[in-house]
Amino acid sequence: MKDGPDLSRIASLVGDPARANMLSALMSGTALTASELALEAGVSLPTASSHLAKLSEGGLVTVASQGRHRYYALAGSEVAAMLEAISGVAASVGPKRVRPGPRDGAMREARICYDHLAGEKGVALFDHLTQKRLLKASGQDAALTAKGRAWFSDFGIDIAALEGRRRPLCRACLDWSVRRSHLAGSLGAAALDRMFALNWARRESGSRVVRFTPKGRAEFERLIRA
Amino acid sequence: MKDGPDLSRIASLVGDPARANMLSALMSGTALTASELALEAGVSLPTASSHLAKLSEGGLVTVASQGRHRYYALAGSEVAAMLEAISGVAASVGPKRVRPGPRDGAMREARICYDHLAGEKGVALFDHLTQKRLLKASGQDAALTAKGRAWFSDFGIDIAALEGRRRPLCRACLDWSVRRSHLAGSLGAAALDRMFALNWARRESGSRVVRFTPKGRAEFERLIRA
DNA sequence: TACATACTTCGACTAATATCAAATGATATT
DNA sequence: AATATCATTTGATATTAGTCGAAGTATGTA
Repeated sequence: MKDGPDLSRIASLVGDPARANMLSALMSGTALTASELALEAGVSLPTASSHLAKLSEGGLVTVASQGRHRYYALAGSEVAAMLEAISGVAASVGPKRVRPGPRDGAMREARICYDHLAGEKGVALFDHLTQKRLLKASGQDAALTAKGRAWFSDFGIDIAALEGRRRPLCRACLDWSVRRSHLAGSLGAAALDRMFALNWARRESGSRVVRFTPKGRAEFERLIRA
Repeated sequence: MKDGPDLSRIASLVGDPARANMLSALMSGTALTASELALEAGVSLPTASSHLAKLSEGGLVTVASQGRHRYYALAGSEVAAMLEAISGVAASVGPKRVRPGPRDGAMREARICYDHLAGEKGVALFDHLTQKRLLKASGQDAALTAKGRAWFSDFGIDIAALEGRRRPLCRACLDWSVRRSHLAGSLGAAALDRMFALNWARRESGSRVVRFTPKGRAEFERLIRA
C-alpha cells in the first residue's frame, strides 16, 4: 500500500540491540560521547561508531563536536515519545518480567524521561495539576491555567523566561511503566531542575533513576497534597 | 544498562519492510487474510506466512481461524498507537516528501486509524469536543462530561452499551499527519460507525482513506460548529 | 614536534534472516 | 470420495548487516 511515511526505516534503526541500548541510555536526556555509548551498548568503539553514524543519518540522534569529544543526544522529544511508545508495547506484550529487581522498582518510582520527571512521581504530579485545574491537558497538548502559572511561580519557576523559547511550555508524555501521562516540555524540564536545586532528589549516576531524599519525598508529598 | 522492556525485539519486528507494510495495512482496522497481506506487502505467500508467524509470536497481531481463512488483525490499540508514533518520527525526520499526491491529501483529510477517524476531520472533532467541554482529556486518557454524554446520545450513540466492555470508552490518539490528537477508544469507533451509517462518508476500498460525501461534509461541519 | 586521546574508516569475517519453490496440512465444495 | 483453495512447513539460497582488528584522521597536551 505504501501509505504514509516509511515505518520500517525508522523501526529498523531501533531494531538492533546495540542501537536500542544506546537510545535507551540517551533517554536520560544527557548527551553522551561515543565511548560512553559503546560501553553502554556493550560493543567495541568501531561498532558503536558505525551505529551512531546510522542513527545520525537516520535523524534519530544529533551530534555536537566539542574538542576531541563528540556528544550524541536524542534528536528531539518526538523521538523520546516514540521510544516510550515502543517500550509500552514491549512491556505489555512483554517478556514476562522475570523478577522486577530493585533497580526496576526505583525506575518505576522516579526516573528521567529525556529531561523531565517520569514514573509514579511524575504521574502523581501530573494528576495533581490536572485535578486541581492548574493544567488543562488535551491529548498530547497541555496548557497552564492562570492558577497554574501562580502555582509554578510559587514553586520558584520563572515561566516567562521559558515561554520565550521555541520549545513548547507544556507537553503530556505517556509513561510506559505506569501507562499514564506525566509533564514534559520546557516546564517539565524546569520542574525537575528545580527539584534537583532544592535537593529533593538527585540522579543516580550512570542510570535514569532519580532518587529522592527523605526530606524531598516529604516535601514532594506536601506539594501535591496542598 | 538493560533497563525497561526490550525495545529492539519489538522494533525489529516493525523494522522489516514487508512486515511494516502488513502492519500499515492492518491499521485500517479490518482483519485481513494471509493472502491479502502477502499481496499488500508484495511478497510470496510462504514469505508472508513466515512474517505473520513472527508478528503473532511477538504479540503484535492476533489471528483468528475462520474456515480455511486465517484472519490477522492488530493485537490492540496500543500497537496502533505505537505505529502512529513511529510514523510521526518518520514523517518529521522525513523522507523529504517528494510530492504529496492526491492520495496523500485524502489520507490527511480523513482516514481510518485502527477503527476510528483520524486526519484533519478527526482532529477537528476532537478539538470541538474538548473546547466545548464535552470531553476532558488528560494525556492519553480522556473522559466524557455529562454534557458530552448528552451530545453523543443526540448523535445517536448508545453510550451505556459501550461502557459494558473491557475496552476504554475514550482515548486520545496522536495523529502523525497533523501532530495533534483525535478521539479513539470504543466511542471513537462508534462515532465513525455512526457516520458511515448516516451515509456521511464511506471507505475507499483497499486503502485507509475515508471519503466524505458532499452532504456528509456539510453535516459534519454543522456538527462541530454547533 | 612528538605523543596521547577520541573517534572514524577500511577490510574481512560471521551470523542472521528474508526469500521462494516444492511439499504438506487443513478446510470447503462438488 | 475427489478436487480445489488457503495456508503453513521445509529446505536451500542469497543478501544483508553486525562485528572487530588495524589503520587513518583530528584534536588536545607536553
